[in-house]
Amino acid sequence: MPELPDVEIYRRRFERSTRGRRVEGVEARDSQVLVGVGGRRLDRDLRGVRFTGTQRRGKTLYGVTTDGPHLRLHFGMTGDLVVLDKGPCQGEPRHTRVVFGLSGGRRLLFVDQRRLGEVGVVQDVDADIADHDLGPDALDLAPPELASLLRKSQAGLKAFLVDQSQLAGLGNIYTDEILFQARLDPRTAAADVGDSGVRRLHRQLHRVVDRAVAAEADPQAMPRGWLIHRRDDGAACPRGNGSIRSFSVGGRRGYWCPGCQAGRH
DNA sequence: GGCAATGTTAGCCG
DNA sequence: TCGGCTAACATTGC
Repeated sequence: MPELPDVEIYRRRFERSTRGRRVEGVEARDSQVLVGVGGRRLDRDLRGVRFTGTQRRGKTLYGVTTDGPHLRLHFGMTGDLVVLDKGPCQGEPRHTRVVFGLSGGRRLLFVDQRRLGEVGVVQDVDADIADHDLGPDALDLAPPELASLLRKSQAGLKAFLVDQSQLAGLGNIYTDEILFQARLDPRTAAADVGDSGVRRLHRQLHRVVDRAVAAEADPQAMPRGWLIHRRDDGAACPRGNGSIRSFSVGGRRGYWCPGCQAGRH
């Protein structure tokens, strides 16, 4: 779930659900996901505050307060943000790790099956972004900046796109989709992507992310022609251009269509 | 039981 | 120094 589109959905959900409400208390059910704070301090730091907005950099979400500390959320592999209003049938889902109690009986839940997510508090959002060495948000990159980052890199294209210090937000699944839509070979060197390749990459990055957000990051609601429905070795290419193959990058499995993408840059 | 799964990061090697 | 690879983190489901 949590790549840039998912986190953007969470960001909007966070903003909508906290607007006009105060934090009445924070309950850490599982201190494993807490980073740099204990449960007591998390509660003490946030009790009584109103969030004035949100900020997202790549896959990291911040709940911003007037004078800090600000809430920092990272969703790992299985993190989710759930809003529960008071009323019947409002039981907490399994794997609820942290509960933010809001005024009016609303609860905001950090749910994370695998517990690789992180909940913490930071004094300064920009300093935190620097600490984590996050590059510009993937959606904030104009084509010339993208071109310049690509040219400076010595990495392969797929490795470049998932590197959060180059551009923040893309992960395994959406980089595969963007490369497929842009008809770029994931094996080419980032620096070898030509002008037309950069333009296609930029356009498809935005198109894929925008449509994924519009689909509420639910793959079922994404276009039929997308690779996301064919992440299987030997699956048929959605364009009828042969079969999908997998490859390995940085310990994960990537998928591509040699018929559409091989040799293209 | 084995394996893989949307992320991050430390350690190793070339 | 950089990039690529592996393992580890923790949990679940096929």
